[in-house]
Amino acid sequence: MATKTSSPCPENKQDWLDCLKASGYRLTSPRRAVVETLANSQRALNATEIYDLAREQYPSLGLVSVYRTLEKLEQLELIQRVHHPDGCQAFIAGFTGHQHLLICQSCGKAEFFEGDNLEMLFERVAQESGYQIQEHWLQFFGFCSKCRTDKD
Amino acid sequence: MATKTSSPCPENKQDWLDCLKASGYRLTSPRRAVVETLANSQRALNATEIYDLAREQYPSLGLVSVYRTLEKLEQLELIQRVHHPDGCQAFIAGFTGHQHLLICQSCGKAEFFEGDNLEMLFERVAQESGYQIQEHWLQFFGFCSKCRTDKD
DNA sequence: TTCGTATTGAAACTGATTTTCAATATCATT
DNA sequence: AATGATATTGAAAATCAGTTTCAATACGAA
Repeated sequence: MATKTSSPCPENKQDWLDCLKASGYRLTSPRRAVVETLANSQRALNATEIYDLAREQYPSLGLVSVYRTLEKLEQLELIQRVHHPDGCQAFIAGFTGHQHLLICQSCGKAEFFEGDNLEMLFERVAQESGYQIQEHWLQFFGFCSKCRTDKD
Repeated sequence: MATKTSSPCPENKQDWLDCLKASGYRLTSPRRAVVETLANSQRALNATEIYDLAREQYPSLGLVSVYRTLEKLEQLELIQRVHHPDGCQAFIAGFTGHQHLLICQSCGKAEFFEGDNLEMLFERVAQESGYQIQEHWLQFFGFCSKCRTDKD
């Protein structure tokens, strides 16, 4: 029942490209630009944000290619959609295994944590509701250490 | 630490109208139609679904009024938005107090449960991440007893 | 019943995402 | 390294959800 937190890994950039290649997709400049941008981000980004950031390095990138690349990365489970009260269009580098998100309400910085222990709750809710529970979402919102300091 | 599950209450229809009235809004046929439709639903509905259902009884209802009524009901916390892998535009009757959703992956039927006990997890994650945790989302997905039976 | 005004539905508009399509770039094969 | 089949591209058009505008209407206090 270890609780561990960790940030999205910038170094998985090459893994993503390998994975795209292995899945039969060609490695192109637009795809590299999107992968680069998302893999380097500490926080979830939506299509337009990725477009704007990536164009700083690769100005001819089209927004359509951002959408198309996101679609493929999501299918390959290299990225995942982040749900948020203000919207659910943003994506962040995915994690293998059973992980939950912890999101800063001020700067958006995201970390993953594991080690929930909800089996007893599953059982009780299943018993009382008659539902067969298959999946769960758990997400924490708060203020990261940097934003807490900045507030003072 | 009681775990209790319960369905959205159809009988709060009148409460919603009273609440709208008390907040200075007029009681109109379009609003009644939207309230009626949502209060009677066991599952979360989006604007278009509400529009289609409500028009069976009140054909002159406009989609714009559905959006406007949803906005007010959400502000008054009579309904809440339901996040789902397939989309986050649906609303369901809200519950007072600290409640979490349990959603059927087959028919969409939703129930609320309470009684999570995540304080220890909060503390551990806060300690290890440095975040000050403010809020959490917990949602279960599964198959309701009816859909489990129907599968056989 | 009257009347001020909140609310309505239709139409126009916005912003996000998808589709279409001709031009281009990738990469397996030579 | 050059070739060529075809996957991928960006731009423009199309679609879709949601919002704004506005003149007509309906609510409800007086």
